[in-house]
Amino acid sequence: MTGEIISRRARLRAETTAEIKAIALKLMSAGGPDAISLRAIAREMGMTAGAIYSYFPTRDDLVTTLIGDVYTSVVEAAEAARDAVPADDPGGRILAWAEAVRAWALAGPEGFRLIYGDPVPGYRPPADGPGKAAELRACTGLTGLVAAAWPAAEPLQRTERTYTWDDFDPGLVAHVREHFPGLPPAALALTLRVWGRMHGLVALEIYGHLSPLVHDPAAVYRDEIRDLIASLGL
Amino acid sequence: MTGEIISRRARLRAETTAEIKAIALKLMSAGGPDAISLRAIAREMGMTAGAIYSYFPTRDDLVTTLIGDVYTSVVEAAEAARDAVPADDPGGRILAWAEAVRAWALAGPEGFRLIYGDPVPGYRPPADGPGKAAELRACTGLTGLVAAAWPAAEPLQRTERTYTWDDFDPGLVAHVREHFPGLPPAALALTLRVWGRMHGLVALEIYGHLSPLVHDPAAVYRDEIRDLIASLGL
DNA sequence: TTCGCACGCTGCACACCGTTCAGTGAAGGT
DNA sequence: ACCTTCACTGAACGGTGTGCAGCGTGCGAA
Repeated sequence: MTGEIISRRARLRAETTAEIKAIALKLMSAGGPDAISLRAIAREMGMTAGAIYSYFPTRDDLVTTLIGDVYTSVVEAAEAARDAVPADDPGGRILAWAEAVRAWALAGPEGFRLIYGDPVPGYRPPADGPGKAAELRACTGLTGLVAAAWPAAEPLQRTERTYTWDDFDPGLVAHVREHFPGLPPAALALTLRVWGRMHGLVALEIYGHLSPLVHDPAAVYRDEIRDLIASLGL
Repeated sequence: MTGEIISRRARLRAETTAEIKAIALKLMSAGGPDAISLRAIAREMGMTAGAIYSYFPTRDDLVTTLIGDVYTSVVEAAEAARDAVPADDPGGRILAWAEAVRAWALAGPEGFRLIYGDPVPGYRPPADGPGKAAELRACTGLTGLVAAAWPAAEPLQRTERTYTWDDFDPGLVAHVREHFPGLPPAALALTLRVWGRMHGLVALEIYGHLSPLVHDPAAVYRDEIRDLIASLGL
């Protein structure tokens, strides 16, 4: 009698997979992304290192899975912070998103390094997979913020280059055109710029370049985001 | 007779040190920052790994030295690009600086990762040293760009927080007040924001987050820098 | 010129790491 | 009851950074 209930084997397998990921995250938060060693995980679980290869074909695949999980969690946190601000305050929603991402990054720099840095020596993110999906979701969230500001922001855009949908990733374009019909390609370019602007100071701070120079990076960041909001005409 | 000429020992030592650094840079450009292994360097030089400990107390010290060298070289490249634009075109000088940094980063992403990312598992940049010196020089260069724009930019700044010199690193403050007397602390905060703004999109691109989404990151970056210049009132 | 010593270097050791693979034993389905 | 599947072990291979005893050469001083 199979099919109805999940087989015992499959359930145990799922539990073990979850335990591996949980321990990997614990080790990462304790010692940084490079503390994710198969041997350390196995040691913690009372297994040998080779056993993990029944669950992940290689360490990089484990890392890829972790990136997907972590990325999804931060996007959900940002979305929640955004939704806590009324929709008729697009500037406030942008600020909420930005502050949520920075707060998350500072609370656990390892996660930020995992997603936006070199998580592990020699690791290269795969073109697709859970990480890419989460990134698309993040972009969609940012596009929503830009879309709300677009009526005010459009007249202020004086780009020398005219963008077309062909300039962007088809998957992203499909997402955007479905969720925000009527939004022009130029707004997508603006979205990427907004992303970069939110990212820059946080990246510098997480990697230790900002804190030695200024005592209150939060204030600088807030000023920057306020300037960003103003530059959108809000 | 010592003192006049450098002793033979010291000269050989300097040559070997230079060779270690040169090979480390070569390996890095070939296989990324994590290819900087003492064993690989020694192999390339026909030595054993332990020998390098006569020149650098640990691998992290070698990396620190490399960071200093690479950081200095990119700052000099940016300064040269800036100086190729007449001083009465502050916006052009900002654009030149930004484009030079981006071009350098794309030409050798390993250098960018070395300075602004996790160069090596577990590496943490020391509080002082050649890297910090180069970073101060970079900040001074950026401050010069902001200082030139300050007359136009100051009226556009509406920060809610008022900055004082105490908010910043004393060394940086000393540098700035010596080179740009009369510049207020708020301009220093603006400098850091400009830094972050130049950094964000490049960091995303180098770590592979931007290129899959847009075919012409250069155009997006240029638009962003032009918007930055406009936000300074130029 | 000769002697002594400093120092660059070797070779080995240790403790880690990711990855592979033959073998084992228990659980599953038939 | 049988047989297959599969998670797991334990050993191995090649890689890494890092210490340390010892050796020989060449420098500098007597």
